[in-house]
Amino acid sequence: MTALLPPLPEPPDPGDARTNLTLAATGEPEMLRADAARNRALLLDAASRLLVRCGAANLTMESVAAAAGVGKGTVFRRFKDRTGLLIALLDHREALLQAAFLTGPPPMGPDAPAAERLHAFGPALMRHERDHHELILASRTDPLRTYEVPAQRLRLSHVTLLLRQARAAGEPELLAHTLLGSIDTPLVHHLTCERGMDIDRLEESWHDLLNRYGVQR
Amino acid sequence: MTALLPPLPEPPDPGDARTNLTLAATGEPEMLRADAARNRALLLDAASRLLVRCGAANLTMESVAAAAGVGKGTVFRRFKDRTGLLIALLDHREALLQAAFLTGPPPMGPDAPAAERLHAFGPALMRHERDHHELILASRTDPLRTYEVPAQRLRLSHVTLLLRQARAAGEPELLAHTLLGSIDTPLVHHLTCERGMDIDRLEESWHDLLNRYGVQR
DNA sequence: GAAGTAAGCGGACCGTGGTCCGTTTAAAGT
DNA sequence: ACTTTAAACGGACCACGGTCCGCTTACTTC
Repeated sequence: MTALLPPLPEPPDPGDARTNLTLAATGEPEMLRADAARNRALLLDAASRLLVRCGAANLTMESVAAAAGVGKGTVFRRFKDRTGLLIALLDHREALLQAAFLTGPPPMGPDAPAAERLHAFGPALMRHERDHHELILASRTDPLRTYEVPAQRLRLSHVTLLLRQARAAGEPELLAHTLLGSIDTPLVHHLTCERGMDIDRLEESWHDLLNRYGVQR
Repeated sequence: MTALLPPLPEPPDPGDARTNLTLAATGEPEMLRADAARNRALLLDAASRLLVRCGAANLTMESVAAAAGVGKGTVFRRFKDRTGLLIALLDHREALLQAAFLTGPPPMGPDAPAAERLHAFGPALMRHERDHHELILASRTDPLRTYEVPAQRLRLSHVTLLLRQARAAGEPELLAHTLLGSIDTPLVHHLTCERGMDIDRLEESWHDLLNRYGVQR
């Protein structure tokens, strides 16, 4: 195994309350048969290694299967399609971010007032997305699929909840979409890399947007 | 050397809207050889017909080539790739919308005050995108490619210009991105079709967002 | 109108995503 | 232990996107 990034054990562990968070994040822990669970871990590990070696663009399903020592069909059955594999890889790397805003210390964690958490969330998300932008961009093939990604849904409901708690003006869910859209990975990447915009300007705009909806720090 | 291809650099976006607009709108009309121009028209026509008959998902490059009576290579040379073909089809259908906000009557056209044009633009864009959502969604494969699509660039610079004219608060270009993002096709489709949200709520949210940045009708 | 040339053409060819189906195997029942 | 059964496996197979390269053809020049 030798986890590169997260010390988080992958095995499906139903019933444990603490893993319910990851459960919400991963969507379907899906009691797997022993061999299936083992192969799933092997595949994610192999994909991670290939990813750093060859980049997302050269990550083929067959190479992942070969590197994990399983058949090609196994990869597809487990992850449905290439995008599914990339999303699984991403979800796996979100543990840190999720921990930060679900159980971490202020200003992001639950011990800070909602307004403060909101203001802190944007910049943190931008940093996180910058760190994983290659994988994120590669996983955005079907534009509608985004709304089904567990991590995205978690962020959305988190922001929506905070907006409601902070008594933000307007419809919380719509505003949450607007907020998250304003710092969506492709946009941020385009503005910073292609248009040379400073990332501080984007953070500023996040705070500005919150302020205009009555969410003062 | 006969410059055939695109003068796409266009890095800075100075004030001159009109020249950029036509340029951005047409993309690359670019003097083609007679046979090439004829084949381009044949291909777009064939693709259009296949689109209504079989849907975007079943539109294969080979079938388009066959329906137009040309070789497969010709399709790729003209449109670069499948996404390029879809974008070309889309651009072709944007003529009406563009005419409406570039040269049409108030409240969208140039004879209305900027604030009014902005308020009218959102709902009109949403209607347009709903009418062509299948093609739009199918063309969104590469998330960064969106920012290169002529029609998108045109919309962005149009909204940016209007925001500047209307003395909107904040950075015009960033706000333009946020505004357009809040009614982006995939989002609108998700909210209305999957979540059962009423489209009026979305229009309302567009007006609200404008108002909060000081753009009153 | 002949010659020269660069763009255009077509279809064989390749790699990869995705499916299918006969075989294997983990686990639950007896 | 033996049977049963549904899940998992693997790799042959297919379709489609995209490339390549030798041939053709529209324009230019003289």
